[in-house]
Amino acid sequence: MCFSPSNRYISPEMASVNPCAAEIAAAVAATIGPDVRAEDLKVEAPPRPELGDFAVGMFAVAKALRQPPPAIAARVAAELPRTGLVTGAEAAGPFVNIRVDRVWALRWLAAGELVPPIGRGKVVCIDYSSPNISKHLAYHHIRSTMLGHALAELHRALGWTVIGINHVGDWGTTHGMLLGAFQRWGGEYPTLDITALNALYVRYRAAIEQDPSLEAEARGWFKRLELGEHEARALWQRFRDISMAEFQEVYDLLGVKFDFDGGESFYEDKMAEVVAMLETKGLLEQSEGATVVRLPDEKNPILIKTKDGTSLYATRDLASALYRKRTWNFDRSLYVVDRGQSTHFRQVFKCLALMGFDWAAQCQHIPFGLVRFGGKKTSTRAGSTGTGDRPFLLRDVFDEAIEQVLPIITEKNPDLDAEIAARTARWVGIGAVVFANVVPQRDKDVDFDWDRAMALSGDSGPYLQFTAARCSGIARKAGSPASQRATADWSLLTHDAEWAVARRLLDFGDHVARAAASCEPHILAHYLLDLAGDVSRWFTLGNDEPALRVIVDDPALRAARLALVEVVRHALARGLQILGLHAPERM
RNA sequence: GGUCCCAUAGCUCAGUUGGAUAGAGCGACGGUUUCCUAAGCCGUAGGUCGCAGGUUCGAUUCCUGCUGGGAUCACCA
Repeated sequence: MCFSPSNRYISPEMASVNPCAAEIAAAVAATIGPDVRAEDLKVEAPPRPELGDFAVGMFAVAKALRQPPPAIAARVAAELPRTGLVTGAEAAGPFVNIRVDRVWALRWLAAGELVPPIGRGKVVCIDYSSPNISKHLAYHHIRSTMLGHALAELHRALGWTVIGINHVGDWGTTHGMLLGAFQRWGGEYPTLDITALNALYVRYRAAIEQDPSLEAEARGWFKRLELGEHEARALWQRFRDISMAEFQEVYDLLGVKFDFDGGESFYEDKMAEVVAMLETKGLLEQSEGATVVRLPDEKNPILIKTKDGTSLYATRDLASALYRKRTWNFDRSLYVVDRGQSTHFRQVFKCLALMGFDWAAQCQHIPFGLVRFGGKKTSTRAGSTGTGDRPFLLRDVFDEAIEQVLPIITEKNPDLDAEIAARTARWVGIGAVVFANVVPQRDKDVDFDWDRAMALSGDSGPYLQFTAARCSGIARKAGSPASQRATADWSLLTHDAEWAVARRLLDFGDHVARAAASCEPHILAHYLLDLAGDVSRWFTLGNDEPALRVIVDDPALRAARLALVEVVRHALARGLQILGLHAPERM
């Protein structure tokens, strides 16, 4: 048995992509006998490191062999060959705790990629951010934007081909209202920016309350838009351009990029075909003037056309799903949209299935909880948060966070170039806000709180960035620009704190794979916090014992430790990048 | 009322197909800077895992019911 950093044990279905875990599973399975496959074994970490490096429970095996788990564990511990990766095994009740050759593990870390390319050859479409035009990016847009971005990067890291889609809300009766509003009051807004557009929209909605006939007028405008009337189209295009330019500035701040930004309007000439397909399949029905499709186990039908004959949200999502399948032939198509639209997506996917598209099963709504305001602590500095007339903008939160961070950066790094200090403040401030939004489970509502959203200490983005910066600082101080990874003598890393870091690093790919599979970026976020904790504990040892510092006199030992620092720095930076944060060199 | 989501330390949250003594952060208290970044590290205190049943060798995890909170229920998106 020869351990090598290849991906020969890796398959998409495997629970673990940790190469050591895979090796151990194979060895344990071979020891138990022919009835057990390596894939059936769950290799995990023991609750405490003193117990061992890896643990395998014998529960599932016990059922198959009809023997009590502790008996099997005892036999495996005794018979498991101490060769290759495995250096020791001990039974602890139903568990077998295994120790591994640290040098082999470290060698793999230095040579291998942290994330195995288990998604190579597969395509995933991810629909995220997707704001409505003529409105600012409000604070709550951060969730779809950054969760979607993280999911895109997670899949990309695993080798998937990712199509990031910004499905902008640029179509529908709403935009008819905007045209109607501009027609009436446009002259009152000399600089037509996004604030003006939003004001026009709000004003029109208010006017509808007084005069319900305006609603019909808005429908009329949208009808003209759909018919391609020149004046309506030109105005609409202008509104769209203004909005997209505004969005782009915020996306640039966040480092978010899309592969396709055709919004709902992109599908206007693609809906007729979908409606025709529904017609051909005999799925269409008239109901209360509207055209609908009845769905199994659904209280309400899905609306295809209004009584005016105009298209609806669902019509466009059917057309876009079909377009995405035809254009990119995805293996997975994700919609990162808030939980309030669960019913809508369930209906759209059911409708696709009803149309006979088996790939409807590849479409998945990735819901997330709402951002709430009005928690008790949001009062003073929050200003108009949530309750006021003024929208609570994403930019406002970023500005506040950056403003808070900048003096800390300049204080701690007095010799730092002003421009770099400003950039670092931007990275750290925005990083704090972004991290606060990806660290909780997707499904949970988050109650906005200034202190929590901008936390700089504890389980926070800046803590991770700080740890990465410490790695950079050590490498900088050591003054060896060339990589140490290839030549390091790993056997010199004998301290448990060093091993704790290495052991944690082995799990990196596992967590990326799990986070992508379950569409839960917080799995990676929490992993990175654990990693940063291990690293910080290791670095702190050097405070009392200079011999444990990375930079020591012995050149071989220093090189080995620097190599581990290099892998850590790489892992932290990669993880942060996936979550949408930058890793500064200094902070 | 129907459907769906949530409930774990004072607060905010983790807890990987059911498995070893349920873990972090914040807040509180106490240590730690002649030490590669103290945005750090260590310690103390803090839990009937909402309630009641069920499944099993074993349930915070799976099932049912209940309580409490949230989302949603056709011509907006």
